[in-house]
Amino acid sequence: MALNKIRDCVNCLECDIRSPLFRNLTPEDQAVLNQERFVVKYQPGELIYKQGSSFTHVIILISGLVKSYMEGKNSKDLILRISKPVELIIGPGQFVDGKHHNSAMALVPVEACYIAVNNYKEVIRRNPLFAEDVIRDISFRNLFSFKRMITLTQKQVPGRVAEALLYFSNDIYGSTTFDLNLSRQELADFCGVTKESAIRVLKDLKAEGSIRVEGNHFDLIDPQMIQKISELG
Amino acid sequence: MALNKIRDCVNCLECDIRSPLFRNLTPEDQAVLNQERFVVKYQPGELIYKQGSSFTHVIILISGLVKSYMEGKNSKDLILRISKPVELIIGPGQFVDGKHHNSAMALVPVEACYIAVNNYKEVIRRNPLFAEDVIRDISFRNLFSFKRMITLTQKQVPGRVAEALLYFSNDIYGSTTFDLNLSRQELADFCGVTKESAIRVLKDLKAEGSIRVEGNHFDLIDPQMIQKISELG
DNA sequence: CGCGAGCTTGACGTTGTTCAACTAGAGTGG
DNA sequence: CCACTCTAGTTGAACAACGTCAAGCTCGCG
Repeated sequence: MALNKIRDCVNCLECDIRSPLFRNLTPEDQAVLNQERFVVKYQPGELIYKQGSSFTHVIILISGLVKSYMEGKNSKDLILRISKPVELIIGPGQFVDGKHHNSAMALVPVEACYIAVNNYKEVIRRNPLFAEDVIRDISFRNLFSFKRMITLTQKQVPGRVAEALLYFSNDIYGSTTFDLNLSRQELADFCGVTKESAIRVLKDLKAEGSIRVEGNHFDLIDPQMIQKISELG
Repeated sequence: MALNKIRDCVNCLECDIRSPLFRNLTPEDQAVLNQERFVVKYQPGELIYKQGSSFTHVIILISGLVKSYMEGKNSKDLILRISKPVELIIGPGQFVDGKHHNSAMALVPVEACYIAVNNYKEVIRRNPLFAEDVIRDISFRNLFSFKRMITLTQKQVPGRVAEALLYFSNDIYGSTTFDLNLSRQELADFCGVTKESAIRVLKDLKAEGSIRVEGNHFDLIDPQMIQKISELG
């Protein structure tokens, strides 16, 4: 485990990489969050927290990429979300039963900021505007999940893979060319299919000239075609 | 449209069917919610709100059953949740973009209490404990969605139908015998399969003696067997 | 140079959807 | 009161989509 705490990080008051989630915090609120706050670094493949463990800290991704996933039947994973900075990388367990209901793993070198749940909760109580922002943030994730449910239940494999590629291109890497930090298995876990099926779709997209793939380097040559495949399902 | 407003309903202060969500409200909070509050009755099959429409009221189910669903590709629906009293029957749109991202329909005669979103938001700002309860409530739904995502992506049809039957038995009707207020199509929409597939599973369960079905009357004779099928996927 | 993990491909079997036909029951109009 | 129609439910047959299994490949690393 990579528990390299960095306590000499800038404190919240001076923090310039703050999430919009924290826009409405007063200096006093920030001081509360800053108590016991610390930063941890993770290497690729390292587990940040594990499904079933207790929910002790609210974790904010400062740099790197993280996959949030649930472990399902026969230890098949479903990747719920890929997170990039600056974003909360916690699930819904905090106010439910104080446990994590998913796991989180670093995909690349990661820095994460840890805030004690009690301090977080205290600020929610102190600052109604922040509470509202928290609700908004949770609602966004919820909506994202709903959309994914439709995709995963109603699109077939080519549509799901195409959608995933667009997601990485548009939302994660912000470019039509990118080095995917996921293995083929993880790409498949994101789409809810087997890795063989995912690979076959990539092969087909390659054959028809919509994408170029070499190892983990992707180049979406014809995004509109991919969009079309994604929409047709 | 069944807009039978019942303004002579008891006001919030005297309301005895209150959701635990509202346990921390002060009399002042209740007075705020009670402004412009009204109750609407719906008949089975009537639409309560529609995906894409604007989010003007927070709606609380007082009596009856409601299905919340999303309209997907080729107008195939996915039923996200069946709600029973007393429960909020709104989706995540309120704080995101002020629109509904799902639809809600009465399955049986329904009474629903309408609270203006602005009043609701005001109480969230006034009362941090309520804000926390709202976050908890949303988190619960979110967790429910996550679990369903696993089911819908990793279980095959018999497992999904079995799980649905257990859900109706345990969570909705509270009995191993019940009259299902869903059509076969709706049962299928809940499981994310075609109605033909759902029917075939019911047929098999019937043949092996796990359930008895006559029209919409269900009798789970061997719940443990159904549980087993649900778990095996 | 050889080993191993992740990737790729093909062949095959299963699952579930699609399509079409048929049935039963409720509602409608003559 | 009886056709007629329309909808929901049911069943069977054919087909397509995916997953499974097994074999071979590639590439990085010891």
